[in-house]
Amino acid sequence: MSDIHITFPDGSVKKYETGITGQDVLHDLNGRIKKEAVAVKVDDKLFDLHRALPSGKIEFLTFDSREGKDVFWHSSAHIMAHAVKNVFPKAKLAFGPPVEEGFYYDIDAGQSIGTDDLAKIEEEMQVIVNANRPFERDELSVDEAIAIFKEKNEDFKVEQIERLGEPPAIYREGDFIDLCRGPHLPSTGYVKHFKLLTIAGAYWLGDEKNPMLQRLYGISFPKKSQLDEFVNRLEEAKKRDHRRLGRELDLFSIQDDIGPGLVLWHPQGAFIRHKIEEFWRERHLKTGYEFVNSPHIARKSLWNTSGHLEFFSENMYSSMEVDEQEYLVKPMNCPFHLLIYKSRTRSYRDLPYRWAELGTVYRYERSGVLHGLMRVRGFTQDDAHIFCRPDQLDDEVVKLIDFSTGMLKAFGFDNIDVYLSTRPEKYVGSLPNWERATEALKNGLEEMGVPYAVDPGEGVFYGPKVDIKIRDSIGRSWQCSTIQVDFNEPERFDISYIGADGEKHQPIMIHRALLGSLERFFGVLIEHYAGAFPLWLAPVQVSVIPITDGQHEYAKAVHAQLIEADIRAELDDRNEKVGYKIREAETRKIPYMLIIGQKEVDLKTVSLRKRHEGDLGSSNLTELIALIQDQVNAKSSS
RNA sequence: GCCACCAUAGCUCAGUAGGUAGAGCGACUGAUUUGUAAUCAGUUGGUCGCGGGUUCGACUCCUGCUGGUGGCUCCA
Repeated sequence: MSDIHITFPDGSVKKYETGITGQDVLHDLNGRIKKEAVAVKVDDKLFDLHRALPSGKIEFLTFDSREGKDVFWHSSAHIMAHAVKNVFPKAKLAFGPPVEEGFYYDIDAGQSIGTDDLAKIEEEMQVIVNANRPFERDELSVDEAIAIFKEKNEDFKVEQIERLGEPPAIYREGDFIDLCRGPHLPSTGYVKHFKLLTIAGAYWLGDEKNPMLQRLYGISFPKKSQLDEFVNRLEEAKKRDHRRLGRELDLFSIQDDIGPGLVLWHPQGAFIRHKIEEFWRERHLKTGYEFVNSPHIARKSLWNTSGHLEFFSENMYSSMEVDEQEYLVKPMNCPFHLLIYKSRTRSYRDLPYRWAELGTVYRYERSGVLHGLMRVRGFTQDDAHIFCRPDQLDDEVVKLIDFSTGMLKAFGFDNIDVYLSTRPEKYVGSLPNWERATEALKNGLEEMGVPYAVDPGEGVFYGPKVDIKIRDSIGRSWQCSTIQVDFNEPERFDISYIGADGEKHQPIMIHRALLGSLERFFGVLIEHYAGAFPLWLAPVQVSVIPITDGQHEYAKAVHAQLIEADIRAELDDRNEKVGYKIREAETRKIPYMLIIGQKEVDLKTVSLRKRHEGDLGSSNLTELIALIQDQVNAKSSS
């Protein structure tokens, strides 16, 4: 038997006997790694710590790495499944993988598992963890494995083994056996701190036609502090929930009498929206766009021409009849912009056209998917369509990527994730066109040096797209910007321009939205800032707070001066104590408070207080006004 | 749409052997003239989401619907 040669990260090579395990190698090492290693990687292949290793480059995984977390959470899922089997012996297990944060297991318990059962399952898990039993790996033949799982009535596992068709690995932990590729933690005792989170429905193999299983979500950590931090973060996210802040700050509401997914913008919310729109218009004019407007409904025939009835009808509101003609509410703005293009002959000299519209569209969304402002049925897209010559496509894509990232940055979103979505199964248009369009997007991204990931098959039916997802301040990501190349609709509407050669040519169309929809963007913005909008967006920027009515006259003058300087100021001359008024201004997240007592009247100053920061001492009003104006103009994000 | 859960005053919530509801905050009124996150007192406020059923009697039990929450599937 030959020896095993292990290459360490520092480049040194050590010789071991055949059969050496990760655990054995660890034995010779020092430091934290000895305790914290959860699995081991040799030449990019993962192994349990107690499995015999081949020769190669070794790397020990800990919870700190992505792969380490996956191992940790995967084992946690096994423990949870084991616990579920103890509580519900008839339960059938489906899949139980780690996810980005935590793990889940899909289970058919034979009866419904309710939230009350989670505590019982957690107790069982604790018993399993305390027992600190090893996870043992075994490799079986297909027939052996099927026999084992058949005997345990694990139908889903049997189905899975049959689908795999190759000899599967299984893991044992006490009397619990699960089909699994691994690797796993050395023993159950590693999962020291855990919590079950929610129960949700999920289809077997993710297909709606299959039976629905119950998915149990959980999280676990090696250290208690990590679990505490996780729980804190959930609470923090709850506090930032735009639905809660929307009510507390009186920004918007969604009411039964109107219908699900239809938004009322209250004065303060509408104010912010107008500020966003104002900024949006300025930027578009500077970037070479023109504005257009279009109606909310159109004849059915238009939607036939555009292909929406064929490809998008399940998302459209049903038709209404007017003068014996059928009309449909628009789910998109593009057909209208195409008809504007078509309204006269276009020359190659005039291209590209960049036409933008804050167009309100309506889409039927299944009731279960609606979510506050993030997913609604009526929304306003910051839409635009660019009509260009084929030779202009690459350049336009580059400009768009620059434009959208710049726009998002202005609102404080620096962290973005970019995805290139390619041709879906259901599509229109020719393959070469799809390839060209995809190529153009790819080139644009690469030229701008934007890192991106490919989302295969996630494009729209009429073309590939680039999506930009923004991360809010607690790391959740939301899709806003989308840039979609469309070779299809120009063809359907038969639009053209006269080229230099005097012949007709077909322009290329790009659909794009930068903020996505104002509703979703506002929702993201609320959560991003936790309701404390930057000065330039804040509906009320300053609250002037006199301490007693002895200062009302001076406070009024201060207030008037602020208004004169175009600062959105409020005078709080109610008969309340300062503490009360300050508390209320803080809760309303007003950026600045000017406290005015007798001292300020005498010295002709104001006492400045900033939200979240507290008392900043006395200040000269003229200087303060200049400072505020500067901040507003700079659109600084604090 | 599907699975689980939820729906009591404007908001947050209490109210299980089934006997027609309660707190805090808010709002309103008054007193208080107050120095950096809640002054005090009083008043107001609910066909207990909607419809059916069981019962002498339903906020409470059953059932249908509507809406919401967390997921699945789908998406800006």
